Amino acid sequence: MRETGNASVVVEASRPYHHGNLSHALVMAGRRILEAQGPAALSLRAVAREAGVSPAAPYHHFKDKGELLDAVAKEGWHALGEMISEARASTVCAHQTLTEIGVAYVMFARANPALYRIMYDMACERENMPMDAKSEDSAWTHVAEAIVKAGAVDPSDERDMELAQIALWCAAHGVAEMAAFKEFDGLKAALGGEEAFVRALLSRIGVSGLSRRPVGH
Amino acid sequence: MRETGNASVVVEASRPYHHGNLSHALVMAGRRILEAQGPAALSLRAVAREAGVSPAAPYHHFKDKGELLDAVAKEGWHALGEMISEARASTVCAHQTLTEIGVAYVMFARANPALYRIMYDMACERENMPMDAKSEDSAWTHVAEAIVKAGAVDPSDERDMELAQIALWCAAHGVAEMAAFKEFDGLKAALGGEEAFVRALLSRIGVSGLSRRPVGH
DNA sequence: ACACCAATCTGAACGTTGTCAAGTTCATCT
DNA sequence: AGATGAACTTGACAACGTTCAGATTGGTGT
Repeated sequence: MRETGNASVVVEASRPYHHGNLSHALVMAGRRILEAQGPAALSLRAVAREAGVSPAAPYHHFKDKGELLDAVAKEGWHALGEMISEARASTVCAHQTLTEIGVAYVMFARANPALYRIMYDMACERENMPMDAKSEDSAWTHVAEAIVKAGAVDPSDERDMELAQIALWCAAHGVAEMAAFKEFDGLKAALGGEEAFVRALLSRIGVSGLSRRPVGH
Repeated sequence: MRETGNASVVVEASRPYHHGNLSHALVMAGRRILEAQGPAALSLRAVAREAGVSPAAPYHHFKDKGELLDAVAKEGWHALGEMISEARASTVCAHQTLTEIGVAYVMFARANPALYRIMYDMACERENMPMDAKSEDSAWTHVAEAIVKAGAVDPSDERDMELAQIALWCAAHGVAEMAAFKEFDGLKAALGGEEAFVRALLSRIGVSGLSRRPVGH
């Protein structure tokens, strides 16, 4: 029956035969396929194949393909959250904090374009914000703090507060998709590389501009 | 000549029996499906079905599904271009021009979310800019003019010029996707409707902010 | 030790999709 | 008229998402 022999390298503790924790393996397989072969290749069957199970196996862990993608996306938001945490750690003022968070956000999207699309789609379907907005330590919360510290909004005006957060997300998303999908080779080279290009764009819109704008309508 | 009688209702000049000009009919069918049933329903076969032809018929007009989608997207950019022209017509200063173009861009995306995604994807695959950038009367050209008039860049600095244009596109795209796909019902209601929400976001980032920023790096 | 159960995985199937090769129908040119 | 070639249809193929009836397993109670 099951092919005990092979296993080119004993990768993962010899799989527990009912195959360990598939759901996690499937998410990882999905991310691998996304990076290696692009979004068009991300079929349920391909993920199952990559994980070494039958095409029907995933259905014991996810309701349908969409739910698997959501899991992949969630994993992506988690990874992005960590990148942002790192970037934020070394900043000294609110203005810099916003900039570095923005750069980290965009560079992540640039490094994982297909994954970022899935992540954004998931964030749109969900009611609340991405990056575990509820958590005390989430990137979303840190952005809110930095906005207040930068003096960009009146923290007691809840509506204005939310609007500012959304505006920043818009700016980051716009630059992220542009950097991720559109080739501006000439400009990028002229500006001295990918990150310089991203910084130039971000400096022109929201991320830094917001902290200089008046509070009123 | 063609005139072969029938035609339950004489809809479209009595189709020439080999079915008139399919390519155009297919593009329209595609747009109809997109609006009515969303992007998931937009299959080659569904488009052919909607146009009343066999699943293989489109291949005589488009190399593959992607090329059909590109045609739909192109049609979309054309339609958006006209909306922008209208919006621009009634503006009196450069600052207002940029704002109204931005609002038109975003409202179009909000009204046709699935179509807008296809349009953006096409613009990313293409080397040049959307909206017939080359044309003398394209929206892209008008944005460039308005940027210069607003004094946001030194028009002789070609690189800075391009960067400013791209930055504006980033801002518009970011707000467009947010308005198109994400539900912010509470905020929208509080601000007095869809368009007010969009204007509030745009006023916070690029579109108006750019004209007040210094030229230097 | 044994029997059982629920969770997990397989195999085969159904309907749908994108695509292609081969045929069919029609308008036009000579 | 007859032929040519474009526009369309038919029928097929592999791959996809999904379902379902079994097979297989690990854990639990006795």
